[in-house]
Amino acid sequence: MNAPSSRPATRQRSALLALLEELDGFRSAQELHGLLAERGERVGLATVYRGLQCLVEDGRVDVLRGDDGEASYRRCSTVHHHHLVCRVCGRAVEISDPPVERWARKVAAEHGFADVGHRMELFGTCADCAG
Amino acid sequence: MNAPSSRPATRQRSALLALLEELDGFRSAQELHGLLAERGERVGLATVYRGLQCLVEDGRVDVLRGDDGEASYRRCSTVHHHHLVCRVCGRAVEISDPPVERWARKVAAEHGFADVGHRMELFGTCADCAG
DNA sequence: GTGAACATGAGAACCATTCTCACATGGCGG
DNA sequence: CCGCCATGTGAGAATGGTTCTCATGTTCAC
Repeated sequence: MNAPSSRPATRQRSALLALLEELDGFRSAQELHGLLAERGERVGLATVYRGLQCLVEDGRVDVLRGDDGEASYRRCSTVHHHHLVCRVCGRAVEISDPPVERWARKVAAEHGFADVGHRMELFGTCADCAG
Repeated sequence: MNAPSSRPATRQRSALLALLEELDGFRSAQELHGLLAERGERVGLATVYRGLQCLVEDGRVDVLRGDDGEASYRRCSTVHHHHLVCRVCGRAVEISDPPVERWARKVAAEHGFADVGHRMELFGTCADCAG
């Protein structure tokens, strides 16, 4: 129940996934690359990007674009959800909201839009970072 | 009621703002630069970026980050709102949703987050582009 | 074990955006 | 109306995240 991907399991991919499993916040590709290096896992930056791409395609990792355009990644459940993210440490809580989903479809229909999708994130300062 | 900015009104800035007033969709800085060139307004790309920055700071223009990280801009009202954006042509409708605002604050509080903000956009295919 | 298919990594390439700096311009004081 | 100077402008260089290239190393099915 853990590998819907048909790609070879290499040392690098395992290390990346293991790292992501341990983190509960969004991290940039460069941060992840640095963290892997810190624990002695030598993985090329390009490989980190490729691994993340695959995980995102498989729906096992979520991407978030910061205001500066830099992408951050986080291991996530595969069901539809949104995030409540700490602006300071990147920690995130998954949240779901059926009412918003319904509302989104209704509003879009009212304006003649089809194929409706949506994106939503909440930002704040988590309890630890506020202290 | 049209110029809360204290910056000099130059030919370039006027042209940029005039262009934005005529468009009803999100456009990238490069696209705007190209559109200005098409109408014979020679404005440097750097100037377009600077002008957009000022307008964003003044709250007169909204920014949207595409999945590829490229920023798009659109003339908008200054009150808080969200967007329903056409994936094909970039046309956007401003929408507001008080229930979501309230819900966001509640969810954040439940998880111990302070200073709550949120971001939300709806995407779809507008009637014209669906035809 | 072998080979074809695929992953890796170092560095180059890309590209949106920002910076630099010499020059032009606008708007105010006289 | 004139000149000064703070500020805007533009061409091109620099930046920085991300992707591409390609020679080499690994994986997995048979």
